[in-house]
Amino acid sequence: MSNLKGRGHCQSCQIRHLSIFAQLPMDRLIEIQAFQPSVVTYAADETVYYQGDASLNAFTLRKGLVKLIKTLPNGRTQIVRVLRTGDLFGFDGFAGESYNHTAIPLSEIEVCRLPLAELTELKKQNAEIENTMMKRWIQHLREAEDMMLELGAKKAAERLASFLIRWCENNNGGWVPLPLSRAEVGELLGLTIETVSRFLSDWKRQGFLNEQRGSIQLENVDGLRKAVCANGSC
Amino acid sequence: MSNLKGRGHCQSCQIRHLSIFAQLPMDRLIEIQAFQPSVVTYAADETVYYQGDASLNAFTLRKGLVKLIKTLPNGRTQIVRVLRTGDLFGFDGFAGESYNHTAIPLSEIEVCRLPLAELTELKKQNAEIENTMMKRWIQHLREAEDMMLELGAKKAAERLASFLIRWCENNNGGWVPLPLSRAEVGELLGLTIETVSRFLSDWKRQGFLNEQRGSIQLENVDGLRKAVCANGSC
DNA sequence: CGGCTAATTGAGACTTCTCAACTCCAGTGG
DNA sequence: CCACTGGAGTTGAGAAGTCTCAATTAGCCG
Repeated sequence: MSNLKGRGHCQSCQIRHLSIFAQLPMDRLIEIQAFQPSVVTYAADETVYYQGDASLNAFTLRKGLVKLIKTLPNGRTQIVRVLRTGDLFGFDGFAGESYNHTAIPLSEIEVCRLPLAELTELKKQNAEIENTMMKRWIQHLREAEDMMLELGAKKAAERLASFLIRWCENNNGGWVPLPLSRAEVGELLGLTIETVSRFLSDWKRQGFLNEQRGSIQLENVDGLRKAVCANGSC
Repeated sequence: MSNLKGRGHCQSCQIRHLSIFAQLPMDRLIEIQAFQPSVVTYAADETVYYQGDASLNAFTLRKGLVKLIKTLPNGRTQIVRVLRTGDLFGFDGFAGESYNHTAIPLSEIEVCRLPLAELTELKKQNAEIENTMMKRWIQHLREAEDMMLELGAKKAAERLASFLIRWCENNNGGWVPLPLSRAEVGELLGLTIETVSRFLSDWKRQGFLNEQRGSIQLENVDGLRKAVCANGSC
């Protein structure tokens, strides 16, 4: 089961600069000392919440990665987002809605559990929080639009290549952890395990990338791009 | 060219109940009288703004329909959203970003042009506006997630059927305007013109739906669902 | 080492796209 | 009023892409 690690203290929080409280000046931070959200850990594959659950808490991811998924009655699954440290999720309750997706850790994670009722108050009293959240929603929306373009307008190889390139950007040619199974990459890109595997194998054979134990290295991004996205498709 | 129709007066606005000012009490509305956004008309296919343009204005759609599209360098296009009366769009500037998509009318439209600088002020001073906008962003995000599931996890027929069913819901078996060409339906669902046309023709022949001059009638939703979504896939 | 799961690979089926021809319809101009 | 025209939609045939099923291999943990 999930495990309550204790109460969080925003003032001393290591990842506050990544959180929705990043812009909050120190004096406000001291004032809201009373707000001590729970820090909770979840094991890999231990669901944080299910689609349809009442959205009473939002979460900030402190450690690890989380996938947000939606599932069709017939079992087909789509990953709608992969969360990283500092990301806020589970805020559907702000719109009076229940969770629209299921949140599942990709590894052991640590989150900060923020009761929406309290967060609403804080947000009301601190324009910086409100503002930071707004910017994030807009960014998420933009990313979602980008993803629709990926899913709707690109072929398998293009989707996979541009996903890898995005995943590895800012790591010029180095090794990057990719803690997603073939199945999960497929669920993210709307492809089957086999299709993902085939292209990755091809590209490894062609020397575009290397892989070992959950890490990946893009050795020749330009080559990959030229081979896959001939017409500027990714 | 687009045509400035005059200044809008929120107090007397016919569609205010659908806008982000819907929750604003009348006395606040009187106070913000100075805010008189421009009402502008655009002809069909006359672009409101382009992806990449600086986002200085947001818009509220007053009349007509708008499509938001993203285009790949090779010309393939994805419609990321179809807007209806009352919808707010073009707010990327709130996050310090330029427009992430191109906004094109599907027919002659009328919009209310809201300078972001002024809207920011109003929002700051009126929690109701802030709140309404927040709810809408969250709703948009939810719809975007739903769309990712459509695009990533469903087959052509399933996407098309569930699109039609959604488009026609709340119009039990009646005629519903569908001002989208086959190409546009395709761009929305990630399909080609021909694929869209084939399924629609099939379904017309099977008596699931009728069509004439830009309107559609779902005659047998259950039949359609049973034929297409056998395993609960839409 | 054995046993399990994930990943790979192949073959064939199925879906969707591409290209091309044709039809239908609305609008135009004679 | 009607023939013409151009665009949108339809339909067919074949190609390409992706999936499905099945067999095999690789990698990890006990």
